[in-house]
This record gives sequence, C-alpha cells and structure tokens, in this order.
Amino acid sequence: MNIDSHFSDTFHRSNLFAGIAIKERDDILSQGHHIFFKSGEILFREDNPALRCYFVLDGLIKLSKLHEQGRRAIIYYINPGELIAAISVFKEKDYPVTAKAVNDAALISWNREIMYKLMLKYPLLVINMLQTTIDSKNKLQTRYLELHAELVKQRIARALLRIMRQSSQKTTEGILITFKLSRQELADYTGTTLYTVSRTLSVWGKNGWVKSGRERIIITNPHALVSFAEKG
Amino acid sequence: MNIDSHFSDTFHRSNLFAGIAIKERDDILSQGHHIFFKSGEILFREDNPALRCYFVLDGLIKLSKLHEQGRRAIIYYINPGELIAAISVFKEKDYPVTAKAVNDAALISWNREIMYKLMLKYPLLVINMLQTTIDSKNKLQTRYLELHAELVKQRIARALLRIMRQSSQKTTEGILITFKLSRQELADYTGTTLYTVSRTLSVWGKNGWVKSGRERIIITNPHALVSFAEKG
DNA sequence: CGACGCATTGACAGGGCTCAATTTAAGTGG
DNA sequence: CCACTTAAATTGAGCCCTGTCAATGCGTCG
Repeated sequence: MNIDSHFSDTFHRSNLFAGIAIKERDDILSQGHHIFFKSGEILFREDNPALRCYFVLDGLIKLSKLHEQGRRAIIYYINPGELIAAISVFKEKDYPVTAKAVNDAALISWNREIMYKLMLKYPLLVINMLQTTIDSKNKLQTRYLELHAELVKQRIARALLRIMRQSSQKTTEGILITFKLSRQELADYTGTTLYTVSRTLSVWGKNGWVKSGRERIIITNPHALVSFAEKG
Repeated sequence: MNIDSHFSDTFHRSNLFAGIAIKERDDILSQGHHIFFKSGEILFREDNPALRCYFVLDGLIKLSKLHEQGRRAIIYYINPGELIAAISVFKEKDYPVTAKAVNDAALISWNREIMYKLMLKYPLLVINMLQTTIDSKNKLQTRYLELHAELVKQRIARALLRIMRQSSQKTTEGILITFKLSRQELADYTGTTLYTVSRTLSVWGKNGWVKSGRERIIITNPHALVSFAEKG
C-alpha cells in the first residue's frame, strides 16, 4: 500500500512509531488498508463493534458513548497521528462506543490478526501503544475529576480551550474552531444540556469572550477563558 | 527475591503474565522488590509522584485524584493481580494521583529502568499490560458516561454493586463489604457528597436493601439494587 | 422561498449541595 | 470498665444551579 505524501508526515511523525526504523514503519503501513470517511459518517457503533483498529491520518474522529437513558457523552476527539479501537486486537465485541468522522477523514486500518502479528514483530510498537493509551487514560481521569468537581460553566470553558488547542486557526476575528461544533455536541462533551451551553455562550458573547453562531465558535478572549477555567 | 507462597497464586494467575512461561515470570519477579503498606498508608501522592510501578499481591489499593477546589474523586479500586503506576516507566513526573492502601497491602515494585528492560525482553508482558490498560480505560469511560447521565442514587447503587463484586463476603446478615468504606469515600467514588450518600443509605436501610453502620456496609437485597441501578 | 434543524430565551421545578446542629459509635487512657 | 475524646453519621432547612419543557427566532440549503 502506498500512502499519499500529504499524509506521510502525519504517519511518520506519530508517537506511535517513535524509535521504529523507517523501513519497519513502511512494513507496518504496507499491511494496512486505506479508508476514507466523509464528514458525518460512522466508523463503528455500539451495536456494530470495531473489528479493526484505525490510525488517523487526517480529519477529526469523535468517540462517544450512548447511555441507555438517551444521553450521549463524548469521550474523546481523536486527532491525526492517533490510533483508535486498539481493543479490537484483543476482543471481538464489547467496545460499546461510536466513532464518527467530524471532518472528512483519512485512516489506515488493520485487522486484528495482522495487528497482533505486527505487535509481536515490533515490540516497540506495543510499548508506544501502551504509552499513548496510558496518556489518554490519564486525560480521561482528569476530565472525570472535573465532571465531578466543577460547575458546568467551568467545564465548558475547559472544553472550549481543549478543543481550541486541538483544532483551531487564527482569524481576524479570533481563534476559530475548525469543525462544526453544535451546542448539543459541546453539551455532550461537557456533561450538560444544549440549553445551558447556549445560555453560557450567550453570556460570554456579551462579555466579548467568544463569538458564536450556528455550529461555529470563535474564541475572542482566550485569556479570560483560561482564567475562568482555572479559578471557576 | 522470593515470594510468599500465599501470594504466589495471585502473581502467577494474573492476566499480566498470561502466555508467559513460569521461569520467565520468575525472572520478572526476581527483579522486583517486596513492599508492604499498612492500611491507610500512602504509596504515592500528587506532590510525590510514583517512581516505580507496583504489582498488587494482596490488599486493596485506592487511586484517587484531588481537585484544586478541594474535592476528591476516587478513580479506581485496584485488586490483587493488577499493576499500578505503569506510567512511571515513561514519565518521571506527571502522574497526579494518590494511591492509598485501604487494607494492609503487599506489593512488588520495579523501578523504571528495570521494568523497561523487562518490557523489551518480554513482548508478551507489554501486550498484556496494554490489554489491561485498555480494559481499565474502558471501565472508566463507562463510569464517565454514568457520571454524566445518571442521577446520584443510581450511581450510588452501581458503586455499591461494583464494590461488592470486587471485595465482599457473604455473612448471615447479607453481603458484607470487606473494607472500611465511609460515606465520604462512597461520595468521592460516585461524585456526590457524604450527606447525599447518608440520606440515600438511610432510605435503603428502611427499604431493607442495605444495612449500614460506621464505615461498614452490608447489602441485604442485591437484587433490588441491581434493578434500581439499571432502571434508575 | 419554504422547510428543516439549530439556537435562543423564559418560566418553572427539583435534585442535590451547603451549612449547622445533633447523635452515634469507636477508640483511648486512667 | 467507665469517662472522655474524636471522628463518622444523621437529619433538617434553605437555596441555587441546572435540567426540563415550550415557544420562538434564525440561518442554511435544497
């Protein structure tokens, strides 16, 4: 399998391949398959579990989890350079999570047998996988604590800042979040409702901290947001 | 290093060593150090990060995280057979978590250099570490969703059931949780306050679902609790 | 231009937190 | 063994944050 040179950088710079020689990386790469998902498409769902693991080359992937009682929690936004559904190497079922492409996305996928062989062949690959898994677990622990300890507004501030760091660009108006982010999504990410998010953004709009429209958020005063996120 | 035969079983049956030959396990074991912690003692804290990773032979270890604003969240209870602070292999600092022995505990510890060498020497060890890390991450994801989606009482019910499955024994009165569990601890575990926990247990006591005293909980009607935990 | 989906805003209620006052139980020392 | 100390647990009162529901506004796209 060849890789588009545009994505090559993302692949080779990923922490996942730190310390692994280029020709070994190419071996790993050559055993995967390219897949593309359009914005809004679903990679796998609670009732249709992941059978392969995916490396994100481009785009943003949203991992969320649906509760029986109807609510949804966004667990992570996955950036290019990260791996998802590594669990599929070990378990066929039992990964009750939805993965959805937020932007058009390019990925590489490996099925479980191939990935397992690669893991045995390249111990450093597994070590890197372990490290990135621990890192993302720690991030979730932090968010778990915040969900427990902080009021909604503070969590929304933190969420905006996290998303800003992950996926934004400077514009003349401020820092624009570069994907469609509705009130509902932000609510799912912070553990609240779209109404509370709307009210909060409304106030912050009047403060001059953000400018927001339909599925579109610009942060005009990041400094104020940071201070609010930290002090509550 | 020798291992007490009483703990030998826990060591060798752990998922961590699945597929690894006995003499290899003994090699791994021989490079660690025995450590004991009395009930209530702290293994490491937010301001005194873990420098080694630990394998739990006996006892129960509580991992919690303190929020700047004062609240504490219990992230996991760690049973015998599990590994903690694997992150210390990769990072010296930056594991802002407190680990405390809930019961008297026996552990094996390895420092980072030794553990890293072992990981390179035994690829299957890393694969197993990856698998258990993914598993515990998934559990946290589930609890994150619950914290977002469920009311306090439902979360308390789930927490009691989880703890019961982890660490309990049958008595004539019912299923006794076999470690000191205060209202405050249960609150930290479920994301609420000790007052709400107290009120809830008080009601369930009148219902005949539980019997509770000072740092002591007996579940007298697990069936009712399960049904409540699932339906809310 | 019409329709659909997202966003806004108000009114209202209630779950659960806070604070304070007791009560209960365990542990300690004489 | 009992008085004393200390920490945990209970319970009530009050209130506020935030979820719920409903009505309306508005931007986007076919």
